[in-house]
Formats: sequence, structure tokens, C-alpha cells
Amino acid sequence: MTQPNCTHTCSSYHRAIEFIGKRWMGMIIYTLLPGPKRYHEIHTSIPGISDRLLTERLNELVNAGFIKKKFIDSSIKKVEYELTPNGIAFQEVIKSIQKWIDLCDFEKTT
Amino acid sequence: MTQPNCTHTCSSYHRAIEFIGKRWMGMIIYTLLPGPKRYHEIHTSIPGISDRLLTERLNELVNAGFIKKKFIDSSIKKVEYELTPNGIAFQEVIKSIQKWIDLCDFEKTT
DNA sequence: CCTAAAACTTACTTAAGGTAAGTTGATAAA
DNA sequence: TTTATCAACTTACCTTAAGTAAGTTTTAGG
Repeated sequence: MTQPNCTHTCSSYHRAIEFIGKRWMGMIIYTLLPGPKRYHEIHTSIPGISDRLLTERLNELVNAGFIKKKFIDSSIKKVEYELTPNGIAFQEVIKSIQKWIDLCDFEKTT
Repeated sequence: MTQPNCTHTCSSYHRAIEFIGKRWMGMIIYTLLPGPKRYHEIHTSIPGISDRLLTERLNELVNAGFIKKKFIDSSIKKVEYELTPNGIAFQEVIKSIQKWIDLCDFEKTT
């Protein structure tokens, strides 16, 4: 992990964790795991998120190829967001975070 | 994962990912994995980080119990930072992120 | 036709992070 | 032994990211 092409590995790990660490990113992917959702469904699933940031994060996730935006009935005002295979693969990261939380009793220590 | 005490699981996952997603958090834990380091060693290992944020993040990590601060020779100006078992356990999260990066070709998609 | 909902946008305020200079105690060098 | 340098922070200030709230545009329903 620290060798041999550490610089490359480090920097892509860095970029990745800073990307998924952006506010609400983790929660948006999380709520989409059970299946595709409409904009307002995601919004109500995530208490505290604002319209502005939800739109921004969704666009970033679409651009990064982790979710796909679908227009239902080819209407601009009926939208569904769905994880791509790369987005679904993030599930393993979520699982490992949850394992880590349990192990270190995150609730009490922070 | 979405049942049965989802609210609890969601919120601790949310708090955890927002904590580790704070800027430089991931990199600081990463650089400490091979073993304890002095303040300036961490600083030079992470290009771009500033004194202010390094100090702030180190304090947050110490308070959360993921790293331990040791005063060498009981001098205030000789300090070493070392991962605790909970900090070391984070290694599994790092590994799963790296797997995910490889799988989804993070370099090219973002 | 009128109202309301879905999915954004825009404008503005606050908080997080970046930059740079300064402080303090310990060590080394002249 | 004074002088300078280094390690590990602090403080003050500025910029960018995030939060808040109101407005816009299709589209659907009564």
C-alpha cells in the first residue's frame, strides 16, 4: 500500500475520498442502493439536505458516472435517479465503513 | 441495510462518512498506517496541507480516539502521532475504497 | 382555467478551509 | 553564551463551499 507506485495510488485514493467525502455524497448513494428514486423521494429520505446541494451532488454523481438520470415518459419534470454498476459497487465501501463503526463504537467516541 | 433499525444505522453511517470525509482526514490516517510519525513528517508526507488544518485534524482524530499523541522525552516540542487500534482498523475502509477505485476506473471517470 | 406539485435556479448569508505571518520552547552553531 | 534555527503550534485575515430562502418553469389534476 505504501509501495511501489505509491504516489499514484495515494493521489487517486486522496481524490476518491475527498470526492465521496463531499457533504451528503455518502447519504445520496446510500439511499439509492435499494433501487431508483425520484428527486423528491431522495430529498425526503435525507433529512437536512437542501434543494441546492441535492441538485449539485446529483449532477456531480451523474458526471462521475455513479448514477444515471432517467426522464420518465420523456417528460422534463418526471425524473428518476438510478445507480450505475460503479455506483452499486460503492456498497462494499459502505459495508466496510459500517463494520468499522461497529468495531470502534463510533457513537460513543465521537 | 435498510432495515430494521435503519434510522440508527443511517445516522451513524452518515456521521461517520462526514467525519472521515473532512478535508485531509483520509490522507492523515493513510500516512500513519506504516507507523508513528512526527508532526513535520506528516506535514511533508501530505503535499498541500497547511499547518492550521493539520493541527485541527490531528486534534479531531485524537479526540475521536483514532490517533494517540505522544510527547517524546516529555518535551512539549517533540511530538509523535500514532494510530490507535481503532485507527488501524480504518485500514479496511481504505482497502475497500482502493478496490472500488480500481473497479470503476476512478482516474478516468472523474 | 386555476391551482399545485416536481425539479430545479438564483441571490444572499454563514461556516469551512486556505494563506501567511507570528509565537514559544528546545536544540545547534559561532 | 548569545544567536540562530527548528518543531509544533496560533492568530488574523481572506476565499470558497455549504446553508437558507425565495422564485421559475413545465406538467397534472380538479
